[in-house]
This record gives sequence, C-alpha cells and structure tokens, in this order.
Amino acid sequence: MAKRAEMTLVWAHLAWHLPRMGAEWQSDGMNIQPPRTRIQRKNTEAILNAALEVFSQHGFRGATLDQIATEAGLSKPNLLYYFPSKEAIHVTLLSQLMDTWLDPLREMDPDGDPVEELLGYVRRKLQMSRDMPRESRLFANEIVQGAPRMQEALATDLKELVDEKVALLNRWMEAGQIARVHPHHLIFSIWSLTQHYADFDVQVRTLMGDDDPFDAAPAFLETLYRRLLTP
Amino acid sequence: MAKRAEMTLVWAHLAWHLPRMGAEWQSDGMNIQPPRTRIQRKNTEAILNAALEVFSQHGFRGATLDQIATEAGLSKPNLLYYFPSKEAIHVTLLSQLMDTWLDPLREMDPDGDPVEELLGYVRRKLQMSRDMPRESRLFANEIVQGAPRMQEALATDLKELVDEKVALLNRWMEAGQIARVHPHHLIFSIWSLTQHYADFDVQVRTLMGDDDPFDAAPAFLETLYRRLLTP
DNA sequence: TAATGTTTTGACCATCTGGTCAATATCACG
DNA sequence: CGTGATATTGACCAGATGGTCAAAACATTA
Repeated sequence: MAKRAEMTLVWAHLAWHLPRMGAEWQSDGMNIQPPRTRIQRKNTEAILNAALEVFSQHGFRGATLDQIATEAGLSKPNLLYYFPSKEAIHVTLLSQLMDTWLDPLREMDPDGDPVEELLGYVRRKLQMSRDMPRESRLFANEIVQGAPRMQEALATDLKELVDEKVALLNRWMEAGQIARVHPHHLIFSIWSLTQHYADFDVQVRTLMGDDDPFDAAPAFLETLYRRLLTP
Repeated sequence: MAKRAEMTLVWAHLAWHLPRMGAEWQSDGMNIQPPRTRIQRKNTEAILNAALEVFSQHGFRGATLDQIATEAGLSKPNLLYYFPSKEAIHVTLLSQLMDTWLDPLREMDPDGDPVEELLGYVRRKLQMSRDMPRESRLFANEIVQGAPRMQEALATDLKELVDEKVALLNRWMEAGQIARVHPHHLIFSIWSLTQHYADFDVQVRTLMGDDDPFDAAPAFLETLYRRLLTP
C-alpha cells in the first residue's frame, strides 16, 4: 500500500525566526509540531487558504504576494514572517493537498466488487471536483505548465500509488471481473472526466446556461463506466 | 451552420504605424489584407509562433515580452512594432486558433452514420492533442484561469456551434441511432478525454514511463465510445 | 541614386513585485 | 506588572517587466 507522502518539515523554516524554543518539543527530534501558538495556527491557515484562492485563479506567476496578503488580511511583510518566500507557500500548498487529492484513489478496495469500487472512485472524484474546485485548478495550473514544482512528487508518490492500482486493475481484468481496457488510460479517463468540471468550469457553465453541470454528471459518468467496464 | 468567427481586423493596429498607404487596398473598405510586405508576413508569423510556445508554457502572466522576442529572433521594441501590446498578441493568438480548434466538431456530419461520425470526431480531436499540444495548453491555461480574455468567444461562437451539435445529437438519440446520454456531457467528455493527453502531458508521461500514451489511446477511446454509444 | 517608406534598435522610463530590516507593538507568563 | 518571546509594520531596495521614442539602418522604386 502506497504510504501517504510525509509532510516533510513544512514548518522547518519557522525555526529560523524563532530564537530558541521550549525543550519539550525541540528535543523531540523529528517530531516537530506544525503551528505552535494560537496566532501562528490561525495565520498560517489564513495564508494557505488565501494562497489557494489566488494561486488557483491566477497560477503561480500570476499571483502576487500582495494579493495573497490582502486576501488573508495581513500585510506583506507579515506574510513573509510565516513563510520565507512565495515559492514556499506554493510548495507547501501543493504538498499539503497532494494527499487529500489522492485519497479517493487510495480508498479503492481490492476486496470490494470491482465495478462498484471503480464507480465509487468516480463518484468520490466527481464530488471532489464539486467541493474542491480551487484545489483542482491549483493542480491543473501546475501540471499544464509542466509541473515545474511537482515533478518530483509525480514521479515518486503518485507513480507508486498508480502503479499499485494499475496492478489491481490488471488482476480484476484477468479474473474477468471487469472488461479488459488499458488500465493507465482507464485511470486517466477518470481523472480527466471528473476534473474537467472543476478545471473548465467557466466553459462548462457558459455552454450549459442555467443547468448545473453537477446535476446530470453523476448519471452520465455512471452510465459511461458501467457500459465500459461491465465484462 | 455556425459561421467561422471573423478575423476581425487583427491587423488594424498596424494602420497606426503606417503613414499613408497605397490606394489599391486602402480604398477597399473592409477588405484589409493582413501582412502586406514579405518582411511583415515573416515576422508576424514568427512572433505568433514564438508567443504560442511561450504563452502555452507559462500562461499569459508568466510569459514575458523578452522571452517571446528572443524566441522569435527579434528585439523587444521590434516586437512592439508589429503588435501594440502583450495582450494584443495573446488575443490575436486565441482568436486565430479558435477556428482551427473547433474545426473537428464542425466536421461532424448530420448525414453520416451517427456512431461513426462521433468516433471520427473523437479521432480527430485526439489527433489534434497529439499534433497541436501547445494550442491545447494555450486554451487550457486561459480557461482554467476563468477565461478572462475569451469569455466573449465562448458565449457566442462556441456556444452557437455547441448548441447546434447538441441539437443534432438529440435528433440522433430520438431516432434511436445512438444511445441516450446527456448531449452536453457527451461533448464535454470528448473534450476532456482527448485534451487531457496534451494538457496533462507531463503527468501522463511520467506515469506511463516509456510507453507513448498515443499508442493505446485511440483504441481505448474507440472502445469507450462504442460501448457508450451503441444503442 | 535620391527620395520615400519601412524596419530595427539602444537608451530610457514608470510601475510592479518579491523580499529585507529595524523599529514598534502585542502577547504570555512568572 | 515586568520581561522576554512573538507578531506586525512602514520604509525601503533591487531587479524584472511592459512599454516609449527618436534616431539610425534598411528597402523599394521612381
């Protein structure tokens, strides 16, 4: 089972600012607690939320620290008190959200009914496009532009998880429990079909007028995948 | 039949620079010829090609005039001799490519065999992702960020064409020639499944290793749409 | 080749933007 | 309440970037 990528020392930089720290958690080696004071917790949270908003809408380069700071209700220098650079905010966001993003795939259960497991995955993924469009667009922006800050994660964490699930799909196909299709392409199809509703939201809504795309999407995707996968 | 969007006076700005012009084409009212001299043709072409490269990779905000100029083999002021601003280049690119982008959909023939027409559309669209990934990413960048410079075109030209094809799909479904599915979602599915290979190229290739995604994609999509659409 | 139209460029400018820093304000706790 | 730790800010800076301009170089053609 692919492990969740560790949240590797996202807060390490704060150690720079912070003169010396209470022994109870300094001595503890790897076990560094993220935001320590009440204020730190509140502000880092506000910053990451603001950054998600701004980065997802304008991309890394198109976002400015001033925008993020304003959105977070802080001054720019104050922002930079919590994160050492614009890039650090972006990287933190990406790695922090990576896990959440992959959870639906992780949940696909080798012991469940194959078609239902896949349909469940599709459903969860669609739900995520509906509930977390900003996260979807954050990743879309990053990957469309060649994933300059994420290739590492793609080649390691993501690949590991995908390889594992591809193997599972292959087993299901060999057992005749789902139709034989190219497993990688099957997974890509689920990603593209579901994330499309978040990433291309403007286009979809412009073309559908008043209809909410998410009304009919679940049924459409269920039909599609039942017909594709039923052996 | 939805008309091709007119290339509305993309070159109008050049009229500013150009002192006075020979009567043979000045007097001709609307009929302004795009690049007039040999050099103009060559340079505007080089600029648009360079801009496509740079914008598709970095997005509007992430691209710089210097990058585009260098890529085009010109100096920055020289660039601005041909286009009045960065935005003008971007807009020109978008509207110039819009037509090409929609051609595959236009070609879907009301009098052909429905399933084959749709499969043909899928095939053409996939081919375009393979042959014109930069164009795909240019649009992806624009739309993910809310289509700030394209909403107009989406709501008019694109909507008109899509409405027309949705009507066609509905007729086919009522005649029992293809399975009944939500026509808008059907079209979106084709867009997302095919463009995914261009827009998320890095991710797809990272996960597939040495396999070329475009080897198996046609068969995968053919299977998918045959199973979905065969009544 | 002179004259006119066209293209190219170096130098320059204003603004934006990521980031620094020293000083000040606020907080937490003995 | 005092004191050290934490948080916030105004002023500032350097480099990047979109864009201008006048002058120079180059073409074209009469």
